[in-house]
Amino acid sequence: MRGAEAKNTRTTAGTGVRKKRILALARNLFWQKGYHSVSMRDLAHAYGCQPANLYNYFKTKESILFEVLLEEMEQIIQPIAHIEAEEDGDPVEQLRLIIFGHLNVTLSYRRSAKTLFDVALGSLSPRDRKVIVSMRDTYDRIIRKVIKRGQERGLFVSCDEKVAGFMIASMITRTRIWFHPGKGLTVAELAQFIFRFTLRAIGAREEVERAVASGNTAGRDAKRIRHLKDTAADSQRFNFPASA
Amino acid sequence: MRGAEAKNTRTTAGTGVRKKRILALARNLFWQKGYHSVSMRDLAHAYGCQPANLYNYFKTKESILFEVLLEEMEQIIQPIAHIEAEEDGDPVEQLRLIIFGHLNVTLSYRRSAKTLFDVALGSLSPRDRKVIVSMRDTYDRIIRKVIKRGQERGLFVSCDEKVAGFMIASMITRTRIWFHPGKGLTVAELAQFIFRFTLRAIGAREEVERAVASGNTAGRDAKRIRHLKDTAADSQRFNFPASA
DNA sequence: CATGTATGAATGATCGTTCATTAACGTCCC
DNA sequence: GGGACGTTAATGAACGATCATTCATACATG
Repeated sequence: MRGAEAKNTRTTAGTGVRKKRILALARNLFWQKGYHSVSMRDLAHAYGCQPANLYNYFKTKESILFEVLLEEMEQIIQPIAHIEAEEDGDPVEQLRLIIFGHLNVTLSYRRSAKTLFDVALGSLSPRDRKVIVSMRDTYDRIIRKVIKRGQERGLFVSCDEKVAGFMIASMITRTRIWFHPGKGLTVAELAQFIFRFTLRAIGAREEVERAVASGNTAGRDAKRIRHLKDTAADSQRFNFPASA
Repeated sequence: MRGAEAKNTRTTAGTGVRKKRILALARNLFWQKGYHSVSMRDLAHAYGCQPANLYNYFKTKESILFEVLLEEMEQIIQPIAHIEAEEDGDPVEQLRLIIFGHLNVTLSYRRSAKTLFDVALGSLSPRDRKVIVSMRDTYDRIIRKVIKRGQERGLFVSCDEKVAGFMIASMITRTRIWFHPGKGLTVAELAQFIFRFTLRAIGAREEVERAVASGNTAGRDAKRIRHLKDTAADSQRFNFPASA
């Protein structure tokens, strides 16, 4: 730790280049083959060294997983963290920001993919898992707040915003399974699809929807529609132990 | 194989009770801890025998996984297999059948859950994987056909039915991650939520939606609404290599 | 010399799987 | 009716492979 800078100037470049390169390789391998199916030998071979050398950079295999997941969650949360406190923002635009950002992080740099997140969470130490889960909770909190604000302004249909948030995150998360770049929609097109799909699902009026699609955000002051009550699902008693 | 009946009459009951019990235990363990995290010793301990005994019932560990996944896919597909050939059915009702059935299978008999399906598919032999994937493709084909029929009749908004099908399956599949029975919505309530969420998302008119919610299926002949064009996503050039 | 980087060998654990063996039981023949 | 026989069910020990990890050591460089 102490002489990290000195070491790196001496060889190639800035601070921790080697560690970052290993981390990038681990990220790709984990997403491709799953955490348990990637051995330290695999990772060492990808980096071009013996397994023992990896322990000069990481304490355990689990700590590598932790850093990979942490990096991912930061990329998702950082661009939308400001939304939670912005009470006066446009919910439709905020939703667009969340969906596009989340999908971009989800589908960038990856070819095939496993659902690393769900499975590997159990491999983390309780301490590390707490960190990741709390970041996921932050994401859930933000998207729910946006939905609720839209409902309160009559922009969206009234329904359980927790479950609705799960639905949105689920659609985005699972693109990892079926989406292949270059074979159909682009990532941007897919994001647009999910965005409009979601807007309709939460009952945004068609006028708002089309206005937003054409870049016009002035549809905010259009007349309200009558609320549709979800007979079964608008009970607020739903608890959320884990999410997407 | 030959004296299977003879053996079972001799001991406890019908054909293959022991194998079925092991299979049920394996299913629960796999979904709880993930395929790779369940050892043959774990399974043997749950059943109450030595690991070697399991090889009297299954050739390999992978064949157990295969039978578990096969059973699950059959439960999902069998109740909706007739839909594909029924050209004159009501798309809204068919969609309801698909969603309710799929969610019920997904959430029945399970407490906590991993995304076994995605991760474990790669552990199957190419031969076995082909079987499971082809069943998943059947599911995708059915749901897409229903969506497309609804669009052609003007019941649903015009959009890419393949991507829409992925969205629906994604929402259902991922309930495994966050849903906990007894802590909020019931499974039936959640199914109703997803059903209505989906109907709105694919642009089913509010009248149809409410008619269906109240059990009235006569809304089929109501007047059509103008189609909304998905500017980005209605291109039919999307390919589908894998799905939910 | 000290520190970062890397090696190769070794460790203990766990994994799926095989093998030889044994007990229990139904069937069939005498 | 009572052994011989074959199948099922189960055992305990063992095998080879792989796993994450450790350790002593070596080289290069500031």
